[in-house]
Formats: sequence, C-alpha cells, structure tokens
Amino acid sequence: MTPQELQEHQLKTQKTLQSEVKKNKSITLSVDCTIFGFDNGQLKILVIKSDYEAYQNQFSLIGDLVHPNEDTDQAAIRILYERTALSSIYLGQVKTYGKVDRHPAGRVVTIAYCALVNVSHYQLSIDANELQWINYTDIHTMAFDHKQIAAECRQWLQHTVINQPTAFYLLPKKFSLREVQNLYSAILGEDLDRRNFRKKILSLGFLIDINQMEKDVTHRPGKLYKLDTKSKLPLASVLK
Amino acid sequence: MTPQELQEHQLKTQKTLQSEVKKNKSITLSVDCTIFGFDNGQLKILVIKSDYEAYQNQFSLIGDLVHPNEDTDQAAIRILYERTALSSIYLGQVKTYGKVDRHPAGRVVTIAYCALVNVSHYQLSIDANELQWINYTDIHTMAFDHKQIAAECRQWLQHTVINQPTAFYLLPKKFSLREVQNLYSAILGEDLDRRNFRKKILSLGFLIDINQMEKDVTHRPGKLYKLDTKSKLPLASVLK
DNA sequence: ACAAAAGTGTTATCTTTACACCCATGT
DNA sequence: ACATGGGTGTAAAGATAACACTTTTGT
Repeated sequence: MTPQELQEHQLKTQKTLQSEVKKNKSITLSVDCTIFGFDNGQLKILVIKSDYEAYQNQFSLIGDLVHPNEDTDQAAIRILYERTALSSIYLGQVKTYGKVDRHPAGRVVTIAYCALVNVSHYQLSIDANELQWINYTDIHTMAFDHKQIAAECRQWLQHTVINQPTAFYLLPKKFSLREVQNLYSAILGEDLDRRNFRKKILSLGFLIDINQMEKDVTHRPGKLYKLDTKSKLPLASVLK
Repeated sequence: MTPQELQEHQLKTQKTLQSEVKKNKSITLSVDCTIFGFDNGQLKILVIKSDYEAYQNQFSLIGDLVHPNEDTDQAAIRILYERTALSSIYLGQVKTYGKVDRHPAGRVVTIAYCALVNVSHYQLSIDANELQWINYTDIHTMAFDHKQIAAECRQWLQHTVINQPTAFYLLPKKFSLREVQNLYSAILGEDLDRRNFRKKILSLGFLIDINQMEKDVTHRPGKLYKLDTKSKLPLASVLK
C-alpha cells in the first residue's frame, strides 16, 4: 500500500466505523494494538489523533474492526502492516476488553495486542497517516479505555522481556550493551546496576560479540553485539 | 435457578446456538470457561458432552454466547453461576481464540476464562446438566479447540498459583499442609520436597494455624490451617 | 584537561536445594 | 507390630545485590 492508499483506507475506516457498528445489532469485534518503539532512550508508543467528537484531541491506539473472514491474529498483523509496512515484528495478544459501554459508537469488544517494532526500520507514512510516536511516560489521557489498555500492555511487556529475549525487537540489529540496558531500564521503569546487568545478560548466552565498535559517539565506543539467531526467539506465537 | 430451569436453559442454548450463529452475518462472541476443581488428590475440570454431530461423545468446556448488553466478564460470571450456582469463585480471563474456522457453526470468537471452584461446596445440578468432573490428566481429545484452550488455562493456572495465593480457592476453608502440597503438586505437575514446601508456604505468611487437627485420617493427624483473610487475595479482577 | 561512558571482580546476603530421623495415630 | 504420613534442621550450592577504579575516545 502506498501512503495515499493507506490514508484513504484509514479515512474510510474511521468514518465508516461508527455506522458499521450502529447497524450491527449484535457485537462488533475490533483489534487495538499498543505499538511500542524505543528511540532516544525513551519507550514510545505509536498513536493517532482520535476523530471522535467525545475524544477530540486525544490520542488513541491503532486499531480496526476484525473482518468476518479473518483470523483475529491476522487482523492484528494486517493493522500493523497497514500502518507501519513492517511485517517482521513481535506481536502478542494481551487481553480482551468487553465492557458494554466502553465505546461510544455501540457494542464494540476489542482484543488488545502488543507489538514491538524497531523504530530505525520504521520510516514510513507517518505524516500521511497523522500517526505519531509519543513517550510512554508522557501519556496522561487517551480516548476510550485506551489508557488502561496501554498500561496493561506495558505490564505485559515487562513480564515478557524478563522471561524471554523479546526486547531486542525494539533495537537495531547491532547494538551496544548500554543500549540494551537503557531499553530494559525504560521498560521496567527502574535503574539497573551496570556491572550486574552486563554479567547477567551476557551469561544468558544469546548475545554474540560481532567484533565491531560503536561509531560517532562522543565518548569511548563500546562493543557491538547481535542476537544469536540460533537462540530461537519465540517469534510471536501469532506469527507462526 | 432451579436444576429444572437450568436444564431447560441449557437445552435451549445448545439447540439455538447453531441457528443464532448462522443468521448472524458478522462475528459471534462467546465465553468458554475452564473450571478447575481439586478432589481426591487430582486436578479436575468440569465438562459437558458436546451435542454437535461432528464432536459426538467428546467433551467440551462450559460456555455460552455473550449477550449484546452484557459485559464479557459478566457473561463469565453468569455462565459459572448457571452451572455451579457458586458465585464465590476465582475467575481470570486467559486468552481469546479467533481463528475463522474454529467453530463448525460459523464465525465464533471465544474468550477463554479460567475458574477455580471448591468442589466440596459444589454439589448442585450436575446430574440435571449432564456435567461431569474429569481428571485433567485423562483428557485426550475435546470438542472444537477446547483441548488447546484447557491446556492454556492450565498453564495460566500454573503461573497464577506461583505468584499469588489463588490455589486456595480449590480447597475447603480448613486444610492441612499435605493437602496444600498435593494441590500444588497436581497443578504444577511435579513432586515437591515436603520440608522445603512447608517452610516456603508458611514463610509467605498467609496461612493461619487454627489449632485444630485433621480427623478421620488413617495416620497421625496434621494441623489444620486457614487462609489469612487480611492477606487480601486479589479476588479476581473480574469480580471486583 | 576534561567529560562521558566502557570495561572489569569481589564480597556479603539471600534463596534454593538436598537430605533423614523420630513421632502420633489407626489397623 | 506395622503402616502411614506428621513434624522438624542443617549444610552446600547458586543467585542476587552492592559497590569503585582504570581506560578509551571526542571535544
């Protein structure tokens, strides 16, 4: 999809959602994705300005209705692809939100997914889509129940990264240990002891020293590492 | 609801589900509960014989459609109440299953919940409902994707009981440490060292020695304990 | 020279595991 | 008397946490 097509699609989707929901006498199902990125030492999420009157000027997560002939996991993959043109991402289902009054347009139950993308791979169509990255810590209010959803996705992310090497989806292919530590620190929301962190992360055995050094840093360059591809990341169950 | 009413409700539900789904052009939403119990040293789940031709003589989980004007959490509470007449149970949402072809009647997306009930409180309407408890380890096949759902609920249970004192919902109010250990052992699927287990569980500080002993056991009676009600169990987020 | 982060080990504390004997009750 | 599980402590191993100095690079 070109940026133009994306924009048209998006406008159509957002304009028609309300009427689609209203004419549906039963329950409408949607997917909302909390898309995390990491840039400049900050944990970010990708959001869009809501076009609902009731939520004017508030941000909402990236979502869409699930098509009747589409797996819900596939809907999450589609939504991400439409917005980021990335297909190599980590996707996990987090929780389903089903309160009767959670959506002003009618009865919409939404399945929340968490997505991890590498911001340096992601360059596309932000302007065309009016999407933007905001610091997770800068979120004060969001449209619908999206603040709660984002918060639970963040908790999910915290659990995930301490059990599996999934955080690396947020980093470029090559990275220094400092970047890894800053990332974990941002996700977990706490400072980490540098020596202990390095010992620990190296002892887990999935980082490979690629014999290169950082460049263009204003201090002593650190070694660069990559993730051991043999250490089979659990490439999102939903992407299997 | 009386057992008779329950039975009528159930028959109606099961007969009409197929047509309700078929006449719905969009997506139908259901809730399926994996209801765990603990009896005779065995981890059990409550199941019902499927009345779908394709799944004749196979067991299925207890579930129902979500009503259009009903929170999904409330639907889970309702389903449990209809089947067990218990409202003091632990309920947690586990995962949503949304494959297009997962249900023979059409497009049904189901939200899986895990429920923990105290079998000794539960006496009601099993015959009337054709419900039965089966050993978790005896499950070989189930209708639909229910075997997978039950397996993921079991994993969820394993994670839950090692992080929170939720397992006690499966026990009577008074219990011996042996019963607690057997329960954990059944849930986790591994043997546990008796001395270490006792030290650990007592050190967590939520068990209270009630100065009573077991009766009617064929060996030296053990002390009985109860759960400290001050240790605020996270009474299922969905039950708040 | 200075600022900034890289790189590196040791010690104390806590947690986990492994393991064996005597005791109380019912049959 | 015997069978069954109750009740108890200690030592070794492993994991975690706290902590400071020298080195390399860019400005």
